[in-house]
Amino acid sequence: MAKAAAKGSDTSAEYSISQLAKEFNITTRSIRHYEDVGLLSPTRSGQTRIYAQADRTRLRLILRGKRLGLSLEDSREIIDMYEPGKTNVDQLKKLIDAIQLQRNKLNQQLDDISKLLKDLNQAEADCIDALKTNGNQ
Amino acid sequence: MAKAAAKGSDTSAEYSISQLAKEFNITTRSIRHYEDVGLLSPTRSGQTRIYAQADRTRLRLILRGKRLGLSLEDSREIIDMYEPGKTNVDQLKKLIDAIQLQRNKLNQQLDDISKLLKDLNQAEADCIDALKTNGNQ
DNA sequence: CACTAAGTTTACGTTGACGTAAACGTTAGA
DNA sequence: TCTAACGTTTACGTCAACGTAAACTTAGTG
Repeated sequence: MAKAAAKGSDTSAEYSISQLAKEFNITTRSIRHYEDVGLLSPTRSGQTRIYAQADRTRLRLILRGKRLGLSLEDSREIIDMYEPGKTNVDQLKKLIDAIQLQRNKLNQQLDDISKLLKDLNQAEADCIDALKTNGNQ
Repeated sequence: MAKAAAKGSDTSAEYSISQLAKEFNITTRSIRHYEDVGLLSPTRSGQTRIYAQADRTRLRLILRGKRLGLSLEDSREIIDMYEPGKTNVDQLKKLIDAIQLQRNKLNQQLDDISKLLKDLNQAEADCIDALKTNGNQ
């Protein structure tokens, strides 16, 4: 009854490492690795790691980054953009530049994807065509 | 005058390895590596590699794939989709399935990118806000 | 002809992102 | 009580995608 982990959309929910692993379909090893490289820093209950909503969110962002082909280091930089503890004006300006850089990369990716999709459509059309021809023989 | 490499959009143009390296801003080592793993197979003049337009195109596709986070193996599969020497009906159907799979992945990426762009916009707005606040102090 | 620039092969080294095993502690239930 | 399920650390292994160095062969030039 004195269960720490709440259910639903409680912002104070807590998660074990294997819960997160199951939810995101990755290994616990990966999660610990993300911690090793500074992407996660869960609290502890004794030795045991305890993950909060914020950690879960960061994990989602990490995996999104992976799908986009980002390195963990890249993801770390981007995620850091979300919580700029940067009081310094210079740092803020640098951050804005970095954001613009990322935007450029993403736009390049959008372009790449649209071209690839076009190519795939063409390839598929060729296939279907070949199927028809073959089918009639 | 008896130059083999033509200029302009001649489809019979030829390229040296270092020409391609410069053009795509990669190392010759990478180009040779792509050959090692079966992504390129230039003709030879003696020992020296000679690249044709087709090789150049494949290289462009490889690099596009890299920008999208694909492995060289993934790229090889996709590039192979473009020239289906597959007379077999079964293979054609498999190919269409593979194309659909790729399309799904790309759509996932599109979704990821749009979310990331949104996040970046928000982050930038926060930055600009912080700048204003800081600037007035 | 010596020298430089570009090409070649062979092969070991490196980096990122984990996999995999070993050896161990804690807790809930039959 | 014991064992099964989860957690932990430490540490070596692996795979992809090259980097880097060595040792060598042409091809053109002052």
